[in-house]
Amino acid sequence: MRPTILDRLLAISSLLHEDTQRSFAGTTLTEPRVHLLWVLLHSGPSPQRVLAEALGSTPRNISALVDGLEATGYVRREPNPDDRRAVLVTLTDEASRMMRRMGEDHARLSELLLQAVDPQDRGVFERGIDAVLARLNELVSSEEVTYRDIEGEEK
Amino acid sequence: MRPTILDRLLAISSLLHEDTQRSFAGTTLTEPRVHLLWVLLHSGPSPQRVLAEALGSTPRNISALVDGLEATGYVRREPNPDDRRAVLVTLTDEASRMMRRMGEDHARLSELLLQAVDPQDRGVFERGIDAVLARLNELVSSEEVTYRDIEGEEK
DNA sequence: TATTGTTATACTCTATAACTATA
DNA sequence: TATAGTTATAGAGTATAACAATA
Repeated sequence: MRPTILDRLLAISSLLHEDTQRSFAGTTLTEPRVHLLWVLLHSGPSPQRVLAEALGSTPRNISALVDGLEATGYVRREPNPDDRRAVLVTLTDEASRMMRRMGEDHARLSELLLQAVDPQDRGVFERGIDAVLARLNELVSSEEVTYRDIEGEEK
Repeated sequence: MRPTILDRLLAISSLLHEDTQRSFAGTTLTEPRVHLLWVLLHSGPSPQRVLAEALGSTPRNISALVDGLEATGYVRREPNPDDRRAVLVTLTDEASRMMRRMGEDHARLSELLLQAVDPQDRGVFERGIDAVLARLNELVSSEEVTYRDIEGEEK
């Protein structure tokens, strides 16, 4: 039986995940940490509360991620002149350079993937992706959830 | 600036992940556990070593997942008549039923997503997805890795 | 001697709750 | 009184290494 569209999208997710795992092997970097660095690259120095919202995570969790990134020299916690309770998490110069390189690699990978699609098909293909993404956004934004009635009848 | 193809594929990954997270909230289920149950549904009772290969994980990790699933009644460890070192991890009847329901929900979600694409575009869209998936498979199968030169010059 | 799955140990991500310092 | 970020505590996933039982 042919895999469904969803199966294929999940296979793509899984391969992308595997690729980043392999890229980070042997380093102290992880996906959540790099996600945080990515946000910092684009938003500039930010209080942890803002990062928590950006990552869809809790303030406590951001503390842990920033601890790890600070210990390995990717970020610094600087005082926030506007609010002495808060802190401004700031990329170090080396981390900035690294994230810009990763951004270039990311763009290159995107190009490689798009080039696999027949040039004549690319417009339609991108429209399709956009449509699926928009639909998925609707579904997730609604109260609905895909898997119901799990754990027997108790949910 | 418009998001690239890769950005959109990653957004889809992230939303799919969010959807399952929400589905499993309040239960003892997690993505790795359900992945294991899914493999069992399709492969039948299996030794842990086989599950480790199927999940791309370590035997030790499978022990932990099976422990959790056994404690919550989703699987049993049964003796393997062919090899007394090994064990046959087996779905309980309730878990079987649940996984079949999840399979139906999964198929329904796939349908919903495909329906978001213009009927005239679906053929080309699926071809495009297949092409991207195939390319990504090549890239991940090769020794290449997307993000190079991370952690300064040390990698 | 090799393999299956375990115990031992460790690290990361994540969450909730209680607390401190500041607003 | 409310907010920012911490300490305290806990659970889940993952990994390596050493070990027991079996092949």
